[in-house]
Amino acid sequence: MKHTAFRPVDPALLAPAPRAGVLLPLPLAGAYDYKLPKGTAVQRGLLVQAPLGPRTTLGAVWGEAEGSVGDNRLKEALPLEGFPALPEKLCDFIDWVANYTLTPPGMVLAMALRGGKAFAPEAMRTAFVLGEARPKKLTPARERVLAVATDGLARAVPALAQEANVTTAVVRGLIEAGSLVETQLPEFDAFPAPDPGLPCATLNDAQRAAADALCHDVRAHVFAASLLDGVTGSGKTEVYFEAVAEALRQGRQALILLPEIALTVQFLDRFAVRFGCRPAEWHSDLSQKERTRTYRAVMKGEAKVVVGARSALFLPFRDLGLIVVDEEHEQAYKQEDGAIYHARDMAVVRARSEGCAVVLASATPSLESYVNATSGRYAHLKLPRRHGAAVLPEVRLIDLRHEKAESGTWLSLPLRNAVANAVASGEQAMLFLNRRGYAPLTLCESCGHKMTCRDCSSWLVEHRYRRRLACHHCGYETATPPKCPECGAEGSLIACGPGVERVAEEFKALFPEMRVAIASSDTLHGPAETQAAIRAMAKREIDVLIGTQIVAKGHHFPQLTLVGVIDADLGGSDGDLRARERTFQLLHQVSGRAGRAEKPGLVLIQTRNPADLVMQALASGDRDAFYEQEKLYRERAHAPPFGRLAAIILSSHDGEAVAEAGRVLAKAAPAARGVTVWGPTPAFYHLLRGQTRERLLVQAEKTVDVQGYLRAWLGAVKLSNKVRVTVDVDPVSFF
DNA sequence: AGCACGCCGACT
DNA sequence: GTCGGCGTGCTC
Repeated sequence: MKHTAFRPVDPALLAPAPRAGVLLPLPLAGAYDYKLPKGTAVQRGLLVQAPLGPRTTLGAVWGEAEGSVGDNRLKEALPLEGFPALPEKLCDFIDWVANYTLTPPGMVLAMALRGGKAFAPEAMRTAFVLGEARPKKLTPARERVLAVATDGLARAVPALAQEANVTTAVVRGLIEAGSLVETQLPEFDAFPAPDPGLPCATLNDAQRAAADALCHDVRAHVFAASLLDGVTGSGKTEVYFEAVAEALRQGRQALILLPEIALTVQFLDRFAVRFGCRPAEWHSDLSQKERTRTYRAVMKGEAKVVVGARSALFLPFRDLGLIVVDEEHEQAYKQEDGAIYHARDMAVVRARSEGCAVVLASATPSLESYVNATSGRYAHLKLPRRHGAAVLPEVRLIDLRHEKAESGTWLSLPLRNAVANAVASGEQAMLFLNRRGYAPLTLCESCGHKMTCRDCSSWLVEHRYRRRLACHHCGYETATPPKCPECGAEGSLIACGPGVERVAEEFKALFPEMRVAIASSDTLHGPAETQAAIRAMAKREIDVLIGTQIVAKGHHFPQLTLVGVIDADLGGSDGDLRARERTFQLLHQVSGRAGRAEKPGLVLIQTRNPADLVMQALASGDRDAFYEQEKLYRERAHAPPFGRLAAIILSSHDGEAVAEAGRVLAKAAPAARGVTVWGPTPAFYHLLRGQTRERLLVQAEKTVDVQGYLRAWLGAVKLSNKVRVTVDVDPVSFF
């Protein structure tokens, strides 16, 4: 043995290689143990490149090595150079979500790592700036290039050529001559910084008070939740923009969540008016490059404000000061495939983990949020008035039981008259029916056969102008058959019930002179066409718009004074816990389209249940009467938010295996205080995309550890592995 | 999630 | 006789 150097040795190098539990973005039960290079500062969230079988994957140090796998079998994970560790608060959030939703933690980590190529080494862009050397020959083209370059900005060759109006050959020549020299630019342009100092909109007293309360919460740097409860058109956005401005003044980041459908250019432009630039965006149809750019900028803290869909909740913000959930009642916040979670609820959890403010905004809050606000768990910030001169529309009910309409017609006399009056006075009308296509059911007159989907247990919807029957749950379509496929009777198939196309047909027959447009996802393909239709309506090129919920939200039509609801009883109260709430929210929202400028609006609602509290609350404008009643109803039923629900969905192509699994599972349900297990019952759409589905429902008292119960239960049974088991904690839909 | 291993049908 | 279908199981 010899001493090669007389120098103190770093003790970290003498110590054995550190070990750690590393979470991988895969559906594994937990973290895997890895060795780390000697001297690694082991830190939760540290990003590593981990060998796994024949390949290597990104992972994150999650905690202590768990030790059940022998040291000799541990592979070495290498820390990712040049990237900050995932923030510890994000790691905690990931664990919380995984635990709450019974999703493998690795799958939740995977959602937080969906940053495109953000973890690949940054590719630099080659650009050119003015060099020392003058070219030997100074042509006019060369002069123009040099003139463009005098501002000192680095440009790529094509940009230089284009700005100077020369070909790239000229630029190449100057590079050759040394008049332009190469420099490296970051892969992406930096995000512009939104400026909180620009003038904000004039706020009325209620808005000012709400904005002040939110700004106070942002400054306090601790968790605080608020419900921003403002009637349609009361200026909620302006209010939470002030809270965003406060977060910016504190040098922190802000996240604004919008339901997928609401991610519009208008919103981004509105933001730009207040803050001087557009925010960063995050949603499912970003390109790989945009994704990478935004993810990196969020991670480094350079993107200050992100506007995004629910998946933005898992971004690695460095210093989050505020989360806004706009239109918090929207069902689009519920993620139904892959990891099943409710983004509104998880936003509150993330805010708690970050120690920051969270604002839920809506004109028709979810009952959950309403209860949280009225009970004092959330601050309740109310905006009771519409902004400016606009007043709330008058709502009248039309009792369809007394309006003896011919069968096969859907427009009552009072509604027809009201539309005629409105259009005669130079105003516009909108007819709302939340049903696409021509007719929701096609029936054989002679044998009673109903046309249903090949792969689902749903009716096929007739789309008459395409002469096809379509399933609205999967992609299945078929030409409308000339005779009944069951009994073979010719011309016996009849359309039952209305869709927007059929209402439009009836309307056009009554008022052939009026300009009518149908707005549904079948007639408007994509945002561009929707925009065009909205513009046509705003420019009064259309008298009457007949549409599905696509027309329900967010557009200002100054000349629109009449809204007619064709069938308010759709979606009814058939078993779904939230059906009434949704009906109320949707009809309230549709009503809000009427009379948004100086002219007062009128809403006519056709219903067979005018005495129902949903209809009464809409007619009287007493929203809270409905909420209080609904609250009472849920309280008595021990339904959310007064009790807890979790659904277990069993699915397989093998129907018998599903039925068997349902029986086995139900039998194995542990008895527990305050827990009732219902089912198995066939799911509402028993067959969906060729899969047979059964549901079990766990109903529990508020105090019960539902996750613990489910884990114990599901952990103890072995089901056929043909059957997929999905757990939906806090289900919102019962399909 | 990948990727290998493994056991039964139609091809050079 | 092989090539290959995708069911099952493992990866620290």
